[in-house]
Amino acid sequence: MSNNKKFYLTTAIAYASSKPHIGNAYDIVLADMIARYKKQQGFDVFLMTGSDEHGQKIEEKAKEAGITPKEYVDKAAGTIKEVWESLNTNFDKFIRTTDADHELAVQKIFTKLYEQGDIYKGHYEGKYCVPCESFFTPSQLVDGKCPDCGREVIDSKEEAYFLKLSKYQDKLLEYYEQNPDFIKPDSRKNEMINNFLKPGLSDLCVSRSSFTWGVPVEFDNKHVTYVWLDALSNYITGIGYNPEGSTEQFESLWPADLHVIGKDIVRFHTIYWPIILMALGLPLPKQVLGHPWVLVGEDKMSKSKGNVIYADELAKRFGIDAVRYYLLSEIPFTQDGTITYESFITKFNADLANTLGNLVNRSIAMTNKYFDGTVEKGEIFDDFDKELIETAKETIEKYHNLMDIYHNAEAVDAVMALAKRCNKYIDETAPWALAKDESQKDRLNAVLYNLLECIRLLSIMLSPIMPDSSDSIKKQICNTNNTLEFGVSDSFTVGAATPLFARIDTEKVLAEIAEEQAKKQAQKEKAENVATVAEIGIEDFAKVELIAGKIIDCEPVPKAKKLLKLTIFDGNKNRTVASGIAKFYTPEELKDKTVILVSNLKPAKLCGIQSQGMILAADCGEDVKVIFLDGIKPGSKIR
RNA sequence: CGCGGAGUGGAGCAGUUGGUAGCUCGUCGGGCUCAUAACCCGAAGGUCGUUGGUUCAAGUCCAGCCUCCGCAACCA
Repeated sequence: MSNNKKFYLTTAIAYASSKPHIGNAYDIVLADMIARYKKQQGFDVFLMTGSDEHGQKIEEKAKEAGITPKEYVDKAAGTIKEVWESLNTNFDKFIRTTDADHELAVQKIFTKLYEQGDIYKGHYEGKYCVPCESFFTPSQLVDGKCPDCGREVIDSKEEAYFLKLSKYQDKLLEYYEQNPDFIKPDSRKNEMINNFLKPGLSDLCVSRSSFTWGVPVEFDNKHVTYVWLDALSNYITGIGYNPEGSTEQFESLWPADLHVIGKDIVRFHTIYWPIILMALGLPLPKQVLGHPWVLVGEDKMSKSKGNVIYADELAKRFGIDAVRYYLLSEIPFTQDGTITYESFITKFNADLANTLGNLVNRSIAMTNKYFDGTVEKGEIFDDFDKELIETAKETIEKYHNLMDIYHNAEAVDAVMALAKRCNKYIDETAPWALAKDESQKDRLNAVLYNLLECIRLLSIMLSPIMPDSSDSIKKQICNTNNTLEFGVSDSFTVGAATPLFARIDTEKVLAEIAEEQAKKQAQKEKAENVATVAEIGIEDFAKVELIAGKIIDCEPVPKAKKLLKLTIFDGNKNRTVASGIAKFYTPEELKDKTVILVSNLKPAKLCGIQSQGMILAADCGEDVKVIFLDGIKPGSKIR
């Protein structure tokens, strides 16, 4: 055991229902960078990540796949691990919520909280659809009926256990006040206080009896533990907590120094989690960092949009460090960041290939060319030297200040600014001119030493962000001195110069990617057509009545972004139809047009409008085109 | 008036406690040749969404308005 201070940090555990995309991976990359930085600072770091493997969704997905939930999550957890590892992240523990010791500890936690009165038995109230076995809130209902099957719902109560949040509310606010840095960024803290704490907390439902894939409640096996009590507890069970006796590891690591999570789950980590800990009588984590999201262009990544970018695939194409660099330098601290292939390549070429890679390459090449690879520490000759060294010193200071508060993107900017300063220094001192004058040999030696020393500093500062590239630089300059201070190297004997990052031919690579994506999309569509649309008989089709209808009137629906309210004459009478095409058509464009109407569709209420039927339109992905009929009499049947 | 976030040169962003508007990419012009068609210098380009207010002074504080983006409710 060393005497260093410990630093225990965690990521959110990934939900084991599908392969994590690059936005999910940002979590672990960020945490890994912090872990590496802290190690460099002399901390004994412990980084834990893992997977959240319970819940109804997983139970259903496993059923669809025809395997047991356990088989399903075994596979999913493996995938998550693979993706994490494909980004060169080093975690000390990967916890799975299906681990036996975790499950046991969760049971004990549940029991303890129940016995001391913080968890009580109550009822989860709502509208219940018996055939679907599902609860809905009144607002979820369609026309007062089940949104899934359209049948009647009944007022129902499901027995459930609740955690008393209100009891600890004031204590929590107090903790916020005493620990102003508990939630970062600050804006999220205000959100929590204004939206949740001030209005008052309602108790949290911590059990369910509607599905079985979860940790059973020890004393009442009709119930399984519901997500948050199970998932959040991983941060303590993973290092050996158990109410009936914890491990030494737990005693030495807890409280956590930092929870790295996405902004969407800040609420759970800054309200529910601290309250659970308070109820258990444990100290609270020191800080929660709620990072923003990684968007693709303007959009949130989602499978249905088909814009998902996977980290491991990106790493395979461009290199691990390039992906890490992009994520850690391009995503701002508070606002969502974006990723596109274009921006990725631009950043890669500008920063990694041109500024950094080329600097290392040219400096080493000159050292070999002019001094057979060896330069000694030299004197400081002029203002150029002084300025360079001064910049290096300032950069180190800035770097620490920014990294300490996890403003990594800004820290990277500062580091790159030093690399740019080095390139400028080469221009200012013009080593190739010095090389022509034998009397300038000492001067040339000093110039190259200064450059190599700065490059050494760059490699140290970049190592948490790009560990492999940092090692490669150190190897090329044959110097592994990790002291972050200018001038501590006595001399350099460099090796061969090998390019760190090969420039990317933007147009060529973008074309390749476009082609691959088109191929993938085509395959996917093919698969979907086969999988989702079963053949039907003519008698099935006959159940659908299609007729021509004339749009008499059309107006937007207030409060609804997508809906238009249409009044359609069906040859007989006028009927009201709501249609989600407001984004694609103005009311004027639709008026007096004849369209195809599904006339025997069961009426439904949308945004307060009783919709009697629907109109047909082609969904072209981005765009939607209503099918218009010319000169057809309203009421005509369409077959 | 559902909640929240944002509106800064062509694009993406910084702008801390109010005091002459910055960075990266792109564009144009120039320089250099050690290097990965790289690197360095210079230039053009902004009424800091809008209106009003506080102030000697506002991108920075206050109020109203407009627009965009998430979430929630609706794509029958």
